[in-house]
Amino acid sequence: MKGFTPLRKEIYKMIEDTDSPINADTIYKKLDNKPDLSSIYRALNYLEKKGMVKSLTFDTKINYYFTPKKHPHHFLYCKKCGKTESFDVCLANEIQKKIEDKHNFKITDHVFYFIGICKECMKRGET
Amino acid sequence: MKGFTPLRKEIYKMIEDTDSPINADTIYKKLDNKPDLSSIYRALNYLEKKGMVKSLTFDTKINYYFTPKKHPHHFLYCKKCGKTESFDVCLANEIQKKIEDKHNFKITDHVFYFIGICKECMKRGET
DNA sequence: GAATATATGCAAATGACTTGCGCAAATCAT
DNA sequence: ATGATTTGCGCAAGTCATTTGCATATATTC
Repeated sequence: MKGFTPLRKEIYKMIEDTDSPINADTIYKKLDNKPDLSSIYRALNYLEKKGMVKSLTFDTKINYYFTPKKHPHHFLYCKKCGKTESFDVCLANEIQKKIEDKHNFKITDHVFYFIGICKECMKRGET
Repeated sequence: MKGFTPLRKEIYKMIEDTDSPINADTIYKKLDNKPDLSSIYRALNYLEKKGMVKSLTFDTKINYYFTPKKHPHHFLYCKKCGKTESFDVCLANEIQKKIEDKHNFKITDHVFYFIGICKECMKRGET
C-alpha cells in the first residue's frame, strides 16, 4: 500500500493489537524508537484518511484511535479511569433507515457510547 | 438560585432557546454586551456543573451546549455545515439494563449521534 | 542514477479553553 | 446599615493536544 511506511505500519499494528482505543501520547510511550510526535499525528491522520482506523474523543478532547473491525464502534467509557470496552449490540443499524427517511438525512456513520463507572473503579470506590 | 448571575442567566436562556447545541463563540457573537470569553467559559462550566446544561463535542473538539430537557440527547450531526437536529427514538434506554448486567458497568449517561449530510447540504451538493 | 515526490524531525504556531490576579459586586456577620 | 469575606468578571498570560512551515532524509519515478 502506498505510503504505508514502517512507522505507520507499526502504529497501525499497535492500534490493532490494543484492546481499548488509544491516543497519540500512549502510542509515543510504547514506541521504542521515539519518533517525533508530529510524525505520529501525521501517521494517525494518514491511517484515518485511508479508513484503516477511526477515532473518537469521548469528550476528552483527545483523539482515541481504534480499528473499526475489532471494535463495533459502541463503547462503555469509564469517566473515572478513562478505560473503554466495547459492547456488541448494534441498535443503530436497526433504526438508521427509519431516521434517514423521517429526517431526510444521509447517515454515513454514528457514535454511540455509554458513560459510567467500570467495575474496577466501582470496587475501588473512589468518589 | 445561588450564583445565577445575570450573565449566566442570559447564557442559559440562550442555550434553552436555541434549536441546536451551541458553542462559546456563537454565544459570544449573539451577546450584545460582549462579556469576556473567559466569563462565558466560566458560566458554561457553572451551568454544566449545576446540571442545567449538557455538552457534546461531536468530535470537533469544541463544546456544544444544550438543555437536556429540550434535547433527548440524540443528534443528527451534519459533518458539512455542523448543524445538529435531534431525533426522538431512545434506543439506549431499552438496552441499558442489559448492558449494565452483562458488563457489570454502572451507566450514568450516554452519547448517541448519527453523522451524515443534512438535506440542505445535500441540495447544495458540495463535495 | 538523476529528478521528483513523499516522509520525518524540529521548532514555532494554532485554537479552544483555563487560570492568576486585581477589582467590583454581592452576601454575610456583627 | 456597615464593614468583612466571598464570589464574579475582565484582562492577560498560560496550557495542551494538535497542526504546520521548513529543511533534511528517504523513497519512487523516469
